[in-house]
Amino acid sequence: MPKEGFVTSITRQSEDFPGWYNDVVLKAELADYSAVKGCMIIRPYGYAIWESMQGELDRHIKATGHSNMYFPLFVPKSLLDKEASHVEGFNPQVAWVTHAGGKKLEEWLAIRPTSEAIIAESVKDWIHSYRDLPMLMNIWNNVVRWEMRTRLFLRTTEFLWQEAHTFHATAEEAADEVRTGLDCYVKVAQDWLAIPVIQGRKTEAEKFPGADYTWCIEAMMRDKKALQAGTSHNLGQNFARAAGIEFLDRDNIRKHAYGTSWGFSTRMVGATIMTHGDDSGLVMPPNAAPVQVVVVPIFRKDEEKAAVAEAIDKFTAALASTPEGKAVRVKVDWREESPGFKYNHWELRGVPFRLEIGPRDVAAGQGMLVKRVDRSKEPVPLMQLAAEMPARLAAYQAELFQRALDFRAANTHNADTFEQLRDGLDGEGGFFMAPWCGDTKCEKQINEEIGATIRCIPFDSPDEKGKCLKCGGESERRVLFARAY
RNA sequence: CGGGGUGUGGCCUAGUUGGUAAGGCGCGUGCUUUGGGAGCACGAGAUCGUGGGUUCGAGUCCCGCCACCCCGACCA
Repeated sequence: MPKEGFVTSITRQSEDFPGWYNDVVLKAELADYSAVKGCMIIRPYGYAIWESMQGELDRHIKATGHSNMYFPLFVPKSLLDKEASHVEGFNPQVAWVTHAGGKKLEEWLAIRPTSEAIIAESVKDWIHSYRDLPMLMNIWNNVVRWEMRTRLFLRTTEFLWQEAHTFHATAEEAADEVRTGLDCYVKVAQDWLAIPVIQGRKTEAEKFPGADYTWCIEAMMRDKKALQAGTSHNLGQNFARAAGIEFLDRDNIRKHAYGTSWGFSTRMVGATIMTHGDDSGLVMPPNAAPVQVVVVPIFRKDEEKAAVAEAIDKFTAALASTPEGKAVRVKVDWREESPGFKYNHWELRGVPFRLEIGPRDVAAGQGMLVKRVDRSKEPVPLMQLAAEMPARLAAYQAELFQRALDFRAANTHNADTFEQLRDGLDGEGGFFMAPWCGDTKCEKQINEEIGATIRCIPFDSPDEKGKCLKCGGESERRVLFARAY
């Protein structure tokens, strides 16, 4: 029997979820703390996961007509100050450069907390005519938002993300664009990361500072808390007015352009961990898994090693003989460690399938296939497996999504009274669909009293007359309450 | 910003009434091993978070500071 190894040194989810999360991030070598408070180092395996979702999102962004470009890290104070609600919303979180070149700066420079302000200032010189619109831009960069309390991937002072910024001739086009952005996020979250999301609109209190309205996707983590997984904002003409972005329309009238912006960050690495992971570590969705199949050779003597190597070579060659098979990310672990060590090593990293091949398997022309998500073991003839691998990965991906969907469904409830909401959150937890009058005062009171926020007003929430949890006023439909990250 | 906690090789920890730092993991080398975190041997690795104070002598006692973690508050 194995002694207590470091698998058991991962805090159990049921004991302490944040502790579990931290253990997994650090021990799976996704990230580490750095010399800078609140800032993290993303290590190769964590960065590979980010690159996977980044690549997929980038494909969607380009497919919908957006071009990548780059804007400066610094935003002059005067520019940030132009849009009133924007500056008010972000000021507490902005880091400023006040000195440079050994001198005090005449004008402070903000380290961008987001780029609306500097982009608006820049594009006003590029937009003159309705023919210049729409202008569809996307930027992959880092931003800095000073945080009191940080958590690896979920909330760090500096983080990586994508921010799309678009300008349009009409309000309708801008509204369509908000949908386009959100659709990109829904696809990446659900189809790539197997994270089911609820789409909806943020309340006035929760919307982006400077936006007319904000749409979002919200996901449920395995501790039943909510995580905002992406936001898409309709900026209306707010920034265009502040920066003076005007164009001559086809009716020969000067108009302010309509703007949108939408963002998706490294927080989604954390979402992936907390949606699928278990007490042995990560459980990666195959699409986003840096390694999809790990082969663990087992042998004692040199002859056995040679025979096992030959079988593995045949398997990988057979796999690579079709385009779909060639695309499978296989890793053969020849390190001089014991098989048991490797099992745990790759389970911690969430590799979907492990293929054990030892002398007994070679004799039978098979391999022992182990599924990470449920640890089920199945002997499979190697040539058959090579042919089936792409389909098995696809099935695994679908299974993870369904599992997450079932989990969310099992933990989503209606609450009709304040007491039901409170007791539900304090008890089993989860998502609660509850009537709300639409008043920010009620929303804030509920937040102060029980720590729950309105995550969104879901698009698929049906019309249903009710009485607001807090004030008893008229409610048109239920909204999503939860405790959130 | 409030409350709590922790700082000792890379990691986890021990360190007695104050006496000159110990163990485990990991790391390196060698041999034996390999179907769920292998064993033995040898070896490298620490100005004990930091600054002061008390003392013949401080990891240990006193004061200040810093950092990090947890829980709140706040937060895209």
